[in-house]
Amino acid sequence: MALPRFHKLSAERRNRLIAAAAMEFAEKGYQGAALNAIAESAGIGKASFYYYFVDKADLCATVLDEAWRRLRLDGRLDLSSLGLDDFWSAFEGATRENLRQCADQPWLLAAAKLLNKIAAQPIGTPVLDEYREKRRAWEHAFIRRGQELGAVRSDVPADLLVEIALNVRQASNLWLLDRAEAIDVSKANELAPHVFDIYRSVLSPPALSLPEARPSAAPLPAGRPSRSRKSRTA
Amino acid sequence: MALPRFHKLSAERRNRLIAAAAMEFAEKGYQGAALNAIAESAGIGKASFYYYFVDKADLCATVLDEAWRRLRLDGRLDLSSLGLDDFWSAFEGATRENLRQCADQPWLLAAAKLLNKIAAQPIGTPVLDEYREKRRAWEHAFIRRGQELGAVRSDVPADLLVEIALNVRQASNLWLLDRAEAIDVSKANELAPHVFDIYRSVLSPPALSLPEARPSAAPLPAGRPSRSRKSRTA
Amino acid sequence: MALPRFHKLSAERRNRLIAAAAMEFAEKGYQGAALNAIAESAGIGKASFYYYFVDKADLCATVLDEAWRRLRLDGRLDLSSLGLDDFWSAFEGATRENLRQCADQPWLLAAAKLLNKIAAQPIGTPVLDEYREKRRAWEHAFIRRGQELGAVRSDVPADLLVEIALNVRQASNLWLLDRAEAIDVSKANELAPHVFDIYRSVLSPPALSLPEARPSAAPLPAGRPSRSRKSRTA
Amino acid sequence: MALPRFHKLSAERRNRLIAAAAMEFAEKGYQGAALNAIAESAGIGKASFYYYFVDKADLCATVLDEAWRRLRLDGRLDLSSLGLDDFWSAFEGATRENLRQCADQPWLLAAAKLLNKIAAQPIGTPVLDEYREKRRAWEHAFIRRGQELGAVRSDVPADLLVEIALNVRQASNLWLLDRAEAIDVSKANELAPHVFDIYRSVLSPPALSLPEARPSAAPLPAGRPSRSRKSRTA
DNA sequence: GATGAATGAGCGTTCATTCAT
DNA sequence: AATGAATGAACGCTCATTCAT
Repeated sequence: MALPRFHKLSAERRNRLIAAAAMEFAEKGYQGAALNAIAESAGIGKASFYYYFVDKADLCATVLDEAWRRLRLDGRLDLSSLGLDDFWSAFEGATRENLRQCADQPWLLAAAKLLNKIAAQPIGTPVLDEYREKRRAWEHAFIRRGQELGAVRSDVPADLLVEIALNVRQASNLWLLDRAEAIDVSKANELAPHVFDIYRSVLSPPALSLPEARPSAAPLPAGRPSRSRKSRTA
Repeated sequence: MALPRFHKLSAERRNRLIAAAAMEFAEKGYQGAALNAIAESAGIGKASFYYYFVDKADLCATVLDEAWRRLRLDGRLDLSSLGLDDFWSAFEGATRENLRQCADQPWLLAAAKLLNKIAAQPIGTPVLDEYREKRRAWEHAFIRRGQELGAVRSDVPADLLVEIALNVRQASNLWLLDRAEAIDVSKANELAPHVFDIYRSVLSPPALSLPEARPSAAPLPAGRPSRSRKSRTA
Repeated sequence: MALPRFHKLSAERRNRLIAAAAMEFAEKGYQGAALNAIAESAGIGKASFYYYFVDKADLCATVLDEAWRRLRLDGRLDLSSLGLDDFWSAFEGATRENLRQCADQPWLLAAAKLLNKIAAQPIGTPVLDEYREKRRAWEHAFIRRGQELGAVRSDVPADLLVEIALNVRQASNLWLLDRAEAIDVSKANELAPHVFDIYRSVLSPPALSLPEARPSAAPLPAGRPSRSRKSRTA
Repeated sequence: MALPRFHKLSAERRNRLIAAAAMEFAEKGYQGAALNAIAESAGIGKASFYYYFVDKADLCATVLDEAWRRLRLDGRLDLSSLGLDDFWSAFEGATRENLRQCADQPWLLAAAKLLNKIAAQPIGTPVLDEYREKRRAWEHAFIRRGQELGAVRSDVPADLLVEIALNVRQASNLWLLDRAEAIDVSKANELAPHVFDIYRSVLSPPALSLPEARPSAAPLPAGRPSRSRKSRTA
């Protein structure tokens, strides 16, 4: 949200502020983050927050909004125009683009982390839970579309896939980004396709429809042996 | 850790305390949890914490320790005796057992959540980060063993798989447990194999070894067609 | 209200606290009073308020409650048993008693001021406005009773009389008490009857019923003529 | 006081400012009033206060000054030319005139309230306490004159009468004005004489000079016996 | 052995005030 | 001439921690 004044700030100052906030919120969580710390690391007075934002939640929401706009999943990927053939590659393309951005702008990485953190669990503050819903809604739409196309498994509720997908993306993206600093970039690029493959593995349909899911006692039939065969021939 | 005094407590009192702490920490996070609230819901005086524990972190560590011992993955699963045939089924068995326990003891569910939450991100308090390491080390060992047996993909660093595995387990277990209350148990049992299958999908080797990972420009070869065949025959 | 803990405090400490609060609230008003200042002058830590009271309003309400109980108008004066003959003298007796108390306990004077200040204008905090209502209700009942007995004028709404009565009492009592310190006590005692007379004058029925109150243009027809005449001749 | 710049302002702007300030100060008290709120409702920038006024106190003083000049008691009523016959009617005339003005200009009503509020109790800021003195000095002069003419009781110190008079005026005027909105004007006009009568009652000499004020123990000797007797027989 | 009492440090928030323009 | 921008100081309040008993 942010008061109109905020948008009149010099880019430099505005960015320092958003960056500091994104970092602190991502690291400590919404409740744990201290305006004091943000103010200090942004080089502004603590009271100035209230010149630019309504309150702590509004500051956080502004960071989330910035993240949402920069990563703008909905802009990058037109779900309705996707086919089975390009479903995964389109996804990969969009993700790559975002990873690239995050690699350049540490604050955006933090903001993206924050967005996922917020999506993981409600805060209780309406303006923040709104972003939670937004994030989850997007993932949900993506998965529904995948299911329509047959690119995503339908044997479990979409809900569950959303939950898992959010977590896997978060985990793999963070891992990739954290390593991108440590190892050289070409190595990271080499790994990227494998990472995407993992994400796809989670969501892709199982080879065989699993047996009629007999009550819990019986162990699962040994590990996916026939799975891929069938799914291939199908 | 907990001061020696704590272990001389009556089982009932000790359990009430651990349970209350587990719940609060899991729900609000380490920083967000209020000793006040724990004391109240445990029915003890707030100052008593400092009779039994060194400080807040020590209380939290004690909860983690309890979770660790109850879920004792290392006890339940002897990695070194596992073969390719029973790798996944043993895993499923161990997980089922833990899910069962969590379903019966809400505090244990909370403690397990807490353990994963802590594993996800360092707190900065040495005694807590210790448990983070412990949890990750176990997952790491499990994955290494799977890779040795060929049950787990080796095309990406184990590190990454650890990261992802932790998240997927957390997400899927929570989802299952949360639903187990809402939907009837038989439905949950029916879904369980599918959920395990997802976890296995993440870790299982890809059908074809992905190409030698040429730099990022090239799109990934279309979605996992032959994947499972290979992994089966292997 | 005050948490139960407060009543277990040593009398000395409890009194210091109430006294400090009464003084600050009376002097600066509810909003203007600073817990900081009260804490300092009571010689306790600022945070201790929240060990004894729910919040600032609760502290203030506790002061009001103490004042209400000490001055306990309702206890001192049984309105229903009053007759025309003893209406004013009973009132005077009760007031004298309260003045005596206030003269001995400066904090009670402050608390009484506070009670009247609160009665003068709503604060918006339910727990405080309750005392406002209580105070006004008492004055209202007193005046209604006086009207029933013919001791109080009925030519204007009781509402107005309540408003005025509250102010006159406040003003005259404060004046008396403030002077009681400066001038010697015997002088104050000498003045007291005159002061009561004023209060009675305000409320007593006019000598002659005022004319049928012709619309505003006409100047008042020398209301209560016999009165001033007398005073002139005297 | 106000810096010279203030008087060069357009009347419209100046009035809006004074009105907004009067309203806020009267409603919330000096300390409770927020410059922010005044600026907003006056439609000026907050910093502009410091262009026109020295500080918050100076703004408030300027409002008081305006009230003083508009209600200009000293202008309206030439005390020295008053006789016993026209003392009260002149007072009533002046008051009526002021009530009329206040009824038309809500800000003036607010400013008048503020003036009385300030008079009731020192603020600690010299420039404001000055107006307190001014207001009290006027009331004092009015009462002294009344006493000289025999229109005002002399059995108690003028000080006390000042105190009471200020409060009664405030209470009755506010009551009248507040009702003037709610009830129809003709009703308010009908009540006005009665209200004036009350004010006069407070100040008028008692019917009989009270006995030589024997020390406090003895109950008052049914002061002003002829009065209540009358009212009883009537 | 266990805790009621008490608090210092730090939180989010407000507000009168300054200053560059 | 007038104000948008910015803030230090102080607010009410919370909480992990200490200590006497």
